Amino acid sequence: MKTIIFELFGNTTFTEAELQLMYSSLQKIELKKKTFLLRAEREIHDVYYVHEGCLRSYFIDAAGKEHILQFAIKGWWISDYIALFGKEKSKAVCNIECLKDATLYKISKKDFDEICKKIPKIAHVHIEKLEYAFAAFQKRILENLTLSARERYLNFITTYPNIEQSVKNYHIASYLGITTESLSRIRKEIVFQ
Amino acid sequence: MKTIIFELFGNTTFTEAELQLMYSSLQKIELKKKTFLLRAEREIHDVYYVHEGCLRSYFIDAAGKEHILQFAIKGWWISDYIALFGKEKSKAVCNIECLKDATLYKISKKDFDEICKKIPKIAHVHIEKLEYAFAAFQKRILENLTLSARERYLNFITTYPNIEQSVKNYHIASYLGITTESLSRIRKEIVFQ
DNA sequence: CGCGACGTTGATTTGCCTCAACGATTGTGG
DNA sequence: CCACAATCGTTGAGGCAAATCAACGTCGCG
Repeated sequence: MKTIIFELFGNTTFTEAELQLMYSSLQKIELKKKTFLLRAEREIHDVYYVHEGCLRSYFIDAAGKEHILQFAIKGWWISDYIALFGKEKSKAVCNIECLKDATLYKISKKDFDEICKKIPKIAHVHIEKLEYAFAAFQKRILENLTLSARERYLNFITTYPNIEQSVKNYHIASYLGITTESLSRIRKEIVFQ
Repeated sequence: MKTIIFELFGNTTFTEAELQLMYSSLQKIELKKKTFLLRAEREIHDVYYVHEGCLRSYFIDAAGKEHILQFAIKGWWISDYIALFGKEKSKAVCNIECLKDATLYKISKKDFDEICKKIPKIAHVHIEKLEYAFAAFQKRILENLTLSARERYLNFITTYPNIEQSVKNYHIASYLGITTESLSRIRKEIVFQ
């Protein structure tokens, strides 16, 4: 029990009661490749911690094209944050699919909020993580504005080598906002320097 | 004193000591149009609340082009969040310029963290705001991936009518990641439906 | 009034997309 | 374990949205 709590919430000292509170809010989930954790239009109340495996969250636009918002591998949290953290929405706008057999821990946002209120330490860890994500998002927006497709690809494979190995090229293309054909040509160029 | 605290941190009940702690961390700043609050490469430790006026934060890329990350009008907070919230950086990567004479309240991140630790209510308000920003960022990333320049412009002027009035067209173009010429053509098209 | 800042328009270029076809690789059932 | 199909990645031709480059009108301010 302690090991998984430490993995999710950081390795600090908690009281027995605190450990119990956190542990009782968690639910372990085993997920097979190609199955869905979430589909657009469904109700969404939970966030998921990835203990093992790989998932993607993506949006399907009006033209039916998929756009990957986020990958998640060991140590990451995933959900439809647009629906969960946005105001006045409880219906998911994204889909979440398993790309590699996964072990997850699910916790409802409601329970998580409770935990933040009852255990200040967790609230401060959460703030730290949100602030770091805040910076990362601004960086990603900036990169999308300033960099060419080629530069964004190089950036991606150096920043997320662990993800690159576990996903298909067309997923990377979708994350970068380009077509598989363009990515293929970019990769060809890079090989020849 | 109370009115400004309520404006910044929400209208809830605080003890005298809490009010005093918050108030003593704030510093009022008056800023003239075209002056800079921050320049890239400088040390950055603070966040700024906009009580009045309008500012922009922007990044200058390798080619010397400016890219606006954020506007801020009354009620918004602004800083170089990439440097302030990112890991291991204390030098700013962005510039912040005043676009309309402004009244700001400055608080150091260090003091803000202190306040979060000492006043749980503030920590939870902060979490709420960060989570909302999280959702908004994912939305912006998605929009940049899925929408055409024209759609993004229409989106911008309907979502931020207050900002649209107070900034130049070339600033909007820079925020949207397009050239002033393209924006001009888009605007012309829209007038003729 | 005159200058600089801002916005517009035109001609041309370009990076990436679309559509189509075809190899390469992976997976699966017999 | 092979055969075949599906999935994935590559290549080519042509098109388009937006960028670039250049010139010019207009507005506001010192």
